[in-house]
Amino acid sequence: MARVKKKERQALLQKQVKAKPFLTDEELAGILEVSIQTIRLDRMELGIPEVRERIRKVAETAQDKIVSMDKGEVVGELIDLDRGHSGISLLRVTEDMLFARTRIAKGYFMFAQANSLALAIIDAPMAVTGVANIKYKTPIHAGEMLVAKAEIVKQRGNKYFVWVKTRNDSHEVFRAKFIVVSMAQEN
Amino acid sequence: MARVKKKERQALLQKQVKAKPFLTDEELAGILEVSIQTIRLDRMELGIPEVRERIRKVAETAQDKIVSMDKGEVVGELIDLDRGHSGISLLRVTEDMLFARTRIAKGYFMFAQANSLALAIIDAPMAVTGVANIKYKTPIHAGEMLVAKAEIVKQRGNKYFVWVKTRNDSHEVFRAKFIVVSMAQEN
DNA sequence: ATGGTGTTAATACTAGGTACTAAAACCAAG
DNA sequence: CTTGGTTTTAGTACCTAGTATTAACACCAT
Repeated sequence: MARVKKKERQALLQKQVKAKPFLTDEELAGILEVSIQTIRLDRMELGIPEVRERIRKVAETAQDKIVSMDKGEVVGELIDLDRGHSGISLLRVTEDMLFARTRIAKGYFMFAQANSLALAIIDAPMAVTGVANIKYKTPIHAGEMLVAKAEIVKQRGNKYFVWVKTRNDSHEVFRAKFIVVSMAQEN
Repeated sequence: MARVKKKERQALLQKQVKAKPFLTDEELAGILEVSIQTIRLDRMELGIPEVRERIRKVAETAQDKIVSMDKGEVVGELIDLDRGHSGISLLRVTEDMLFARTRIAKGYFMFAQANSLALAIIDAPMAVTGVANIKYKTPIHAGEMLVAKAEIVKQRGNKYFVWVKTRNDSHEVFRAKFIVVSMAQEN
């Protein structure tokens, strides 16, 4: 990497740091062919925090996704979650969810959205679906935005009865009842 | 947090670190009411790396894998198909089908396998799932080979009643009844 | 040659450790 | 009660990847 003017170097620095937040000042100094001190002045001017802060930030946002487990593991986007009671998730229907021939969405995407939402609202570390009753009311097409609302309607022991209703912008298109079993013990 | 015996303390330490990888030795020492040195000895015995390593690891594994269900038309491999009557499909359970935390397969993969098989055996150009009744009997783990057998048990007008039974090598693990609607002119 | 900007160097200090040695504290059996 | 072993704490030197600050040098233009 050839040596360049200050402005250009700072732009490169920002790009590097964004792409690889794990680089230390020393490594960056090597890459940009300037001294460590120059890197530090640049970081100060640009308001870039030190390596350990950068790593920390990446880890924290990563943890958010895992801790609420649910985020990474849910099909659809969780937009509201009242753990133990209810939740709402969004799923935009894209081309790759369709049957090529009929251009109708494959039913298991709606199932997956509803099922993962049902599991997410259960306030228990381990839960599996025991039983599901599904009703598809309308075929779904590409571009539709599916809003699934889930609600725990009953709890008996470790069995949760969850109802999920999914709408597009005009109708209810799908409905599901799940019995979710929480398994208290770790294996 | 009251002071406890070594073994117990080490167990607590492991739990703490797992739950909150960001805690420093000093903070852990405060929580467990022992000295920093004790925490360090414990970490050494248990092979727990220092805070910065732990944070780094969390950040690195943040490489998110997005849940993408198969793009093919059928989830699983169709190995036998008697159109209008029955069919069999295989699905090998892989790592990416599991919940990270519990290492149990996400239920909608079994659903997807069964549902797509049910649609495949209908001898009609366009068919959609109307209703599904699902029962999960056993949690599924990585490496298992799921064999789904589907059979049309009844037909009334444009409605097909399909039963699917899924086994691993030892038990029936899943069972589904679908009502599939073929749409010649409807909708 | 004199400034001004840009760059590098050097020093003191910090957090959160590792690696090691040594001294206490505790508990259990002879 | 004393002796020995485990457990816990203390202390030191050293490490990385910095912050904060001061000083010196390099270069380019007026």
